[in-house]
This record gives sequence, structure tokens and C-alpha cells, in this order.
Amino acid sequence: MKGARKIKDLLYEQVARIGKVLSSPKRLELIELLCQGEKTVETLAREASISVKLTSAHLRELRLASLVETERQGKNIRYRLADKSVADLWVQIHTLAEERLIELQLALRKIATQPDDLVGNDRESLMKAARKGEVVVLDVRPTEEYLAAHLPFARSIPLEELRQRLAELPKDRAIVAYCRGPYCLMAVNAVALLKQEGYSALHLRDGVAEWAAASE
Amino acid sequence: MKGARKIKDLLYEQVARIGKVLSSPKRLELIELLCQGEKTVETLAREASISVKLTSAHLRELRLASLVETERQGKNIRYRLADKSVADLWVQIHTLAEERLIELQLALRKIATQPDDLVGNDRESLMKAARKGEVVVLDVRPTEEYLAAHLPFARSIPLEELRQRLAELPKDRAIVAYCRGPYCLMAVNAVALLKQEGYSALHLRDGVAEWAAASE
DNA sequence: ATTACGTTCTAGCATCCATTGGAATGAATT
DNA sequence: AATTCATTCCAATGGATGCTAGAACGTAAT
Repeated sequence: MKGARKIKDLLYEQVARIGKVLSSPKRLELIELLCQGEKTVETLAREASISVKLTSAHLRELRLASLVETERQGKNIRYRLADKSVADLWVQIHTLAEERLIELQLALRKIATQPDDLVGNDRESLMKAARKGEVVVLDVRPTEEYLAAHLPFARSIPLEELRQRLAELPKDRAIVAYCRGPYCLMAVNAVALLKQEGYSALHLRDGVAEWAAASE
Repeated sequence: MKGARKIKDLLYEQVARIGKVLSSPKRLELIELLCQGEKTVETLAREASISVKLTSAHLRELRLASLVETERQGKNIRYRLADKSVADLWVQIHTLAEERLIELQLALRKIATQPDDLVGNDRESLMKAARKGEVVVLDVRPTEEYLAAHLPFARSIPLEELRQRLAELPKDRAIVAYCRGPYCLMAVNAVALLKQEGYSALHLRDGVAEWAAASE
């Protein structure tokens, strides 16, 4: 019985390794980016606004905790989440943070579109409308991310191309834009642009990870 | 657009607050203990094998992250999880750790009962058997924890009293013992004792938190 | 009043972490 | 051979964290 403490300490210490990995904002951002699909270090560094070297160091931590895997592809090294459960954990932890942390709620309110423009509570009815063609679900992420995974019935127009490709969208139906998730600003910007141009646009906070985690 | 980075940094930083809280083994242990029900600081300190003062400091961190709540009750202050989602997060993070970390798998194998003695994959059939009375589901945690919550059809015999109360258990049926979860050694000890005394005993790794998280 | 329970403050110690920079190395493409 | 992508090593900085300890303080039961 005397060794019980030692064993327990060992067990909790191992779980805490996962917690440690989740304790860095930059690593969380990298995880969220990897939820969108495989990416190279360069891409991750650019999209997370940090140096390649620091990105490499953070990815190393993620790799040591077996949360991500790597694969060489020509000159590049591609990173991906080791398992869907990692994406689920990201969704769960950021959802819990949004529920519990008032500071986060306030910060999110600042970037939010008008509350009226939010879609979210009823995934099923959204899908039903999308299936019937009553709404257009619009994926404004970069094309590669759309190709890696996207919501059912979603069309792809990357935010960068949106202004030139407005003609592809109907003005007589609601357009529901989404991006990487609630901390990504692309959909917010897309909605702002669309409304300004006379479209009826709504904002879906979910990304593919949130959507997948909810449909289980 | 220039301020986008700042906003994002702020958002991920908030989520990282939750990660930070989960990065300490002792805090994880406290969370697991609180999954068993409300507890006083003294109790938590004793059961986590740390000083009251350090316990207080860790609980403070948990409180600042809104993961736990307190309530004064006479001389004592009782802590409880702020929400069921905190218990769910604990289950998810330790489950993911068990999936991804080989070191944790190895450590768990050391304390495991014989693999034959493990129950787990099929909660439904276990419950069906328990309902029919074909097996006895035995909760070996302290009485207060049993009273706070327990598995369906479970009987309570705290590990400390088990040896004296063996007569209450049938020898012609399987006894499935559980405790606080996979990192708690009480059920392992109970199974060892029961088998030694001629009972057919099995070990259920789940605790009430794991069970609740799975039935959603 | 005394006691028990718990928090807070101060202080100190050791440790780890994030970040940056420079330099070197490896692996694969061109 | 030169270039690109990525990791690694070294070093240094600043800051945060875990733990311990002593003392003071607040709250409520007895």
C-alpha cells in the first residue's frame, strides 16, 4: 500500500502532460489549424503568425505528447492530428472555456456579428434547408482546407476571392458563412462584406471540428 | 484587420487558462476527487496526500478558472465542480491520455488486475445483468461518495469495511467492483481481497464520471 | 474565550517555459 | 552544387509555477 502514492503520482503526471500541451495559446491555435487538415510547418507558422522555429518547437511538444503525426512529402513535412479525438478535445476545451470564462465571453462578443446574424442552435434544420437549397452554406476557408473536409452541401469561396466572385451567389436566398471555428474571423468578415453588397448573410460559428464533434 | 492578431491572441489565451489548470497533476487529482461529489478542503487534502495550504492554493486556481464553486457549511467550506461539463472534460482528457501516451498505458498495466477480470466494453449488458440480479455491482468508495452518486443498481460497501462485511455478498454470483475511476486503486484491492476469499470478482474501471460521460 | 477550518500574505527556492537569435545540420528538390 | 524546408544545438532572457514555511486573519461552531 505504501507505493500507492507513487503510482498515482505517476498516473496523474502523465495526464498532466496533455494538460501542459494545452496550456499554451500558440499550441492551441496550431491544434485548431490542424483541425482544418494537414499542413506544412511553413503554412502553420504563417497562419499562426509566429516564426518557423518557434512553430517547430511547439509542434515538437505536440509530437512528444502524441497528439500530432508527421509525414515527409517532398521538401515539406506535413503535420496532422494523430486522431479525431484530439479535435474533439479541442472542441470540448474551447466550448467549456466559453461556458465558464466570462472574460472569453466578453472578448467573443466584441468580434461577433450582430446576434441576429448568428446561426447555431439547430444543426438539423440548417441541414434540411441546405439540402432543399433554401440556404447556401458557404465555406470561406482556403481551398485546401475545404478539400480536406467541409460541411455537407457547403460551397467553397475563399474569403480572398469572395469580392470578385460575388456573382456566383444568389441574392434571393440566405447565405450561411462559416470558417475554422469561433476564433477565426474569416466568416465574420465574409458576412460583413456580403451584407454590405446586399446579400442576406448569416454567420455560423462552427467549423468542421465543432460540427463533427456534435454529430456523434 | 491589423488588430485581428491581438484579438486572436486574447481568445486563445483565455482557452489556455483552462489548459494551464489541467497541467498540474495535483489539480487533476482534485478534479477527479470532486467528480465523486462535494468535499471539504481537509478531505481533499487528505485524499490527495498534500498539505491543506497547497490544496487551498490549487483550489484557488480552479476557482479562478470557474471550474469549481464553494459553499460555506458550518466550519467547513465545501468545494464542488461548477458544472457537469468539467467532469466530462476530465473524462475526455484522461481517456485521450490513455489512448495516446504509451507511458500511461504501461503504468496502468502494472496496477491492472488480470485482464480477464476487467469489465468495460459493454455497459448495456452489464446493466442488464445487474438489473436481473445476475451480478452484484459493488461500490467500494466511502459512503458519502456513494450517497452523492453511484451507478445504477450498485450496492455500497466501502473498501475499509469490506473484510468484515464479506458475508453480505453472495458467492454464487459475479461481483463487479468499481471506485473513483481508473486511477483509483480501491476497486483493484477489493477485487484482490474478494478473489482471495473465494468470490468471483471482476473490476470495472469506470467511475461515476466515466459512466455519466458515456451515457449521453 | 477557545477551537477548528480555511485563506491570505510574505518570502524563498528550484524548476520549467516561451521566446529570440545565431549557427550548424539533415533531407529532398532543382 | 545550390536551394528550400525543417530540425537541432547553444545560449540568454524574463516570467511563471510548484512547493514549503511562518505568521496573521476571518469565520463559525463550541
